[in-house]
Amino acid sequence: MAASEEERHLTLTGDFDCDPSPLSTLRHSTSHVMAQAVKRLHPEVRLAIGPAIEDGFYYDFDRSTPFTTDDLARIEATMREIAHADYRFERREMDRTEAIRFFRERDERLKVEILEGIDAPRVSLYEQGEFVDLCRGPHVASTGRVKHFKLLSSSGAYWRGSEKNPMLQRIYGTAWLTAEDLEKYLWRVEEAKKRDHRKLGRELDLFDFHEVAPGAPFWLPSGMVLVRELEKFARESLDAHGYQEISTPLLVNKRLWEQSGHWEHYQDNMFKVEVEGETFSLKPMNCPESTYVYRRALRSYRDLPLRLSEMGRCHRNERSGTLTGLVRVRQFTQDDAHIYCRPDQLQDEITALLALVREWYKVFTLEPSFKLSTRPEKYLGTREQWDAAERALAEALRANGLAYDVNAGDGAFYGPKIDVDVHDVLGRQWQIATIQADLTMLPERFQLEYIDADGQPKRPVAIHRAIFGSYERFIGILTEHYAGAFPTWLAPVQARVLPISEKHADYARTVWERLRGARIRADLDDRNEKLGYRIRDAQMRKVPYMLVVGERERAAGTASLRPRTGEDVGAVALDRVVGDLTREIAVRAPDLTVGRS
RNA sequence: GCCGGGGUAGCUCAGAGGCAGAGCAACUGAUUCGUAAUCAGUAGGUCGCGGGUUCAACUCCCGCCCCCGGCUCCA
Repeated sequence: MAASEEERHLTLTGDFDCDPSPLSTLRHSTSHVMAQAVKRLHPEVRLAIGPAIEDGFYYDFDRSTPFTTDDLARIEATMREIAHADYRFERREMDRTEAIRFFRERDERLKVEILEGIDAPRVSLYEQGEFVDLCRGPHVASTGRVKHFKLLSSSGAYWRGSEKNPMLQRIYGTAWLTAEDLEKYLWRVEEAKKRDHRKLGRELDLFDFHEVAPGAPFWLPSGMVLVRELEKFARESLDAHGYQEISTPLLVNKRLWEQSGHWEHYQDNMFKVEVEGETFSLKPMNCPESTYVYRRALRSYRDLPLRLSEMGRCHRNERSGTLTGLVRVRQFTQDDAHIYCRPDQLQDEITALLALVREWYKVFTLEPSFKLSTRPEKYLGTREQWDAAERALAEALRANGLAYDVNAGDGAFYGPKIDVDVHDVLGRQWQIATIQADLTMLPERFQLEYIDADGQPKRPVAIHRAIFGSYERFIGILTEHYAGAFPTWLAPVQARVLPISEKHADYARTVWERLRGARIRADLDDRNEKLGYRIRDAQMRKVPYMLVVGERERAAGTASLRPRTGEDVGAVALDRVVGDLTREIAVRAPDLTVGRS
């Protein structure tokens, strides 16, 4: 996989500083124009780097005070002047040593530091007007090409991405080839804000956060419906796929973490508890404990694969600044499983797992993308073990007909893995599922064995996997994916009965009871409000079906059906409403189907 | 954890040394309504928490907590 533009700037890999496509080039050039504007307005700032990124660009500046929104407005105005002046982007080459001298004279310390780290004898500079920057290009012809852009925000960012380094001031902006594209992007950002799961979670009464428990949600009745439906879905599927569910303790003596290696490597992220002079910790992962279940009996090669699933509630002490709604929490529940198998079973297990991942995501109309991460520099086990495992994972991906990227060297120290991402409406990429082959960690540290056909003890392979990732994050992503309008099987309220006036309350109640009798999550809105008001309310709560009942409906034994999609389906016989709804829920249909023939 | 911005009624937000505000929601009453907001009235507050300055602090100063945008880290 090609390195991102940001990567290239940070690591100086590749031939260019940005992807030579028109859009990346434009964004890269826009970042130079921004740096030029900043230097004009604030000559004292020193330049760091300014790459193109997804949806835009940024530039980092060394400056003691942060940029304010007023600063951004002035910078943007100056950028427009620079664009109007239409300076040519001129490329110039010089010897590295000469370039070091050049930037040293200008007191551009960070540029000098970059140059000192390069081993190329010659380097290139790009110049537009009075502005010069160390850069490998490419760039647009002149600043006049920079037209459709907007500065978005400023924030702190560490030099070279390491928190050991000083903090710089970063300005983010976006740039597009046409005005329409820019408009569309800004609209998308607005739309994403509307779908923010934190906002929808509050509006739809799904969950709450409170200062007394940062990073841990309070699930409200409506949100708990989502949790329960997802759990039910997962259990049904896992039961059918040969898993056995277990549950292991939350609070565990530190001895276990010393054995698993977490105490050495993960201690800072663990919540510790002193109990009668002994140290315990809330589990940050479920894997070490699942080995106790494995080791409980002497396992035969015939027992494998052993698939142990767990709704594992984990606690990780994430740094305070990183918490974000449901997608980054301190307490979460993984849909975890550990599969213990013989090395020769690895490929089939992974193949089946990938099929399961696709099957699950299809239900939610989520588009996954797959990444295979391979042997890192520091690894446990033998090369032969790794080669065989990587081959098994790659073959499994191929067997499922899946395209995938390779993240070379990005595997865990104990084995290669496949990560699955989805994109949310904000364009953010979330890692959801992970499938990790574990050749050594659990098997070696916990001395796992099975008795093979030849009567000899052998070491099994473990697979760690989660498909939703965590219920919390998954519900956060689903909320934004559906904009709160969950498919009927997930919807906290599936149908709402609306009597036209008090006169129809009795019939409305029988309709309501009929729905509830069929185990449909229905409610009755017989408040003393006009019908329009109550329809608006149900609409904003994103209730899939409204059943409006008045005199006509009572006489005919029907309900007027108004799906939240807004169309008027008209009067539908109650039997049919109940039948269609029950079916729609049972098959976990992605769309609303009731009353349509 | 770091940089910046915030925290005022259930929600969205105004107010910036001198009586705490609005809209929506809630509650009460009237209205009995046919597909996205009926009218009138009532009630609602430790202005995040703690300390300081002042005759007087929501407002100024210090510390802390939490939230938001990034950085770093990550399911």
